Amino acid sequence: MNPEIRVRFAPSPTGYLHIGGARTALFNWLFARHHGGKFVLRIEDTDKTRQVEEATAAIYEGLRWLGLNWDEGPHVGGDFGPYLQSDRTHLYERYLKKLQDDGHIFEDQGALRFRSPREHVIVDDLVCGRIDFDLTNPGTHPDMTIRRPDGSWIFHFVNVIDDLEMKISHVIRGEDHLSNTPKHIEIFRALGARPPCYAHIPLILNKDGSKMSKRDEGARVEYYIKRGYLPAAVCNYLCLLGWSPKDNREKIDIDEIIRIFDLNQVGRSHATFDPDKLHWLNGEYARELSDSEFYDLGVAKLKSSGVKIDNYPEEYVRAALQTCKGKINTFDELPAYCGFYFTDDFDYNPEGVAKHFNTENKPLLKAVRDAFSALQKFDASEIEATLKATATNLGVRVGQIVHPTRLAVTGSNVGPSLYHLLEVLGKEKALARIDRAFSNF
RNA sequence: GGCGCGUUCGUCUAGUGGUUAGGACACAGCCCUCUCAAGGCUGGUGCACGGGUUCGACUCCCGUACGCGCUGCCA
Repeated sequence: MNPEIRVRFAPSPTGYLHIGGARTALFNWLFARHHGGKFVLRIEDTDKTRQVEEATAAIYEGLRWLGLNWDEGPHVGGDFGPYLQSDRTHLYERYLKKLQDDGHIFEDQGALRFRSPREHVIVDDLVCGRIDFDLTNPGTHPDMTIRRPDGSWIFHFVNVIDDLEMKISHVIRGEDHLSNTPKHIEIFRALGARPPCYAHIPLILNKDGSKMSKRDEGARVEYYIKRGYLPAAVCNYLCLLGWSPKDNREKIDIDEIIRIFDLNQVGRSHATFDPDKLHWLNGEYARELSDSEFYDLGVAKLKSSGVKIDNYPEEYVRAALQTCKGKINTFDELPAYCGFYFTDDFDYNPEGVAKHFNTENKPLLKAVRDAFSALQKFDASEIEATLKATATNLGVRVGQIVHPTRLAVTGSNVGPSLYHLLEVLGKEKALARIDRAFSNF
């Protein structure tokens, strides 16, 4: 559609992918995909990091997990590489020379500074609108350093050179860079180049209004990977932070977002990250998973959290997980939810015991046991019919026998459908667990 | 301190001069129901404040407050 559109995500190798960075990457990616342009990944390791590969691994992993594939960058190459700043020093030297020749640079105790033209700089931001920065006062806007005495480069300079060299058409980045933009424009102009278009997107804040920092739980994409979130849900949620389809939709497929996304729907005010809403949205996506997707994800989570499922036939595990589908929002909740399928040695919920394992209920549970033992076919519909008939015979509501039974066979007050869970467990195990429960009355 | 940006329910947001200020999450209640979810219904809470402009301001202008960002030889 428009190959001239080139955007980039330019993280520094910190060892993790920040959720705010992921959102910035996402908006860049959406913009590129919407316009049929290119999404470039560039690592800003201004040569102070040796182990770039290790430190960038989490960034690559996070982006891939979110599905934000880059058209140019590390691993995939491209016509404007290399894509690691530490490999681009020759370029910076060349541009520095040019600036020096034109008298824009002066030395200050060994460091090199860019001499500001001392003018007003207008930033026409695609999100923030037109902003007039007055840079005429050296006292408030000192000349920026672009290279340290040890020869290493400062962000402002290399960032501009790379955007220029890589033919970046739109710089979409966090609002924390808004005040830096006029300085960047000054360098572009000193080089005789036209600056790219800018779009500064609002920051993501914590509950308490502070900037989300790496120390905050949930500030890293890694956290959501580990906790069993679905990438599609996280992406969708991130889109809703600072961007709106303006038609009250919340759950929107990424393809649809690509179709309708544009910078003019991006808001200007900061957004607070709301884990509850993400949790809800993840549940929406989890409920739509196919049976086999749910099974694969469920098995992975059970294994990684130490639930021993290897001793059970695949069909048993499959049936067990099937009873959990639609019930959980994140896979993190799964082990606690269905662990009873995979061990006979579970504790009973104390509140449940107090409420349901009492002398009044004991004969009721006994009746259930007898009714079950008489069953030839131990499937959900038979079990349901039996429980209902038993309740009728005893003159109680079915709930009154369901609760003690559930507690007896799962140890919990909540869980999958009792009828279906009993079918999966099987008659033998169900009877044994009921028998075991009697000693707790 | 200076400069910049922002401010609609607790949170994410719709809204661009006249709306009963809409939706979603969360919360509460009810329905459904074998529990929990899901689903359905109902409810409460919001335009930061003060001046203007206007017949009329959440919407426009100015100021104040508060928040955030930049102000590095961090990115």
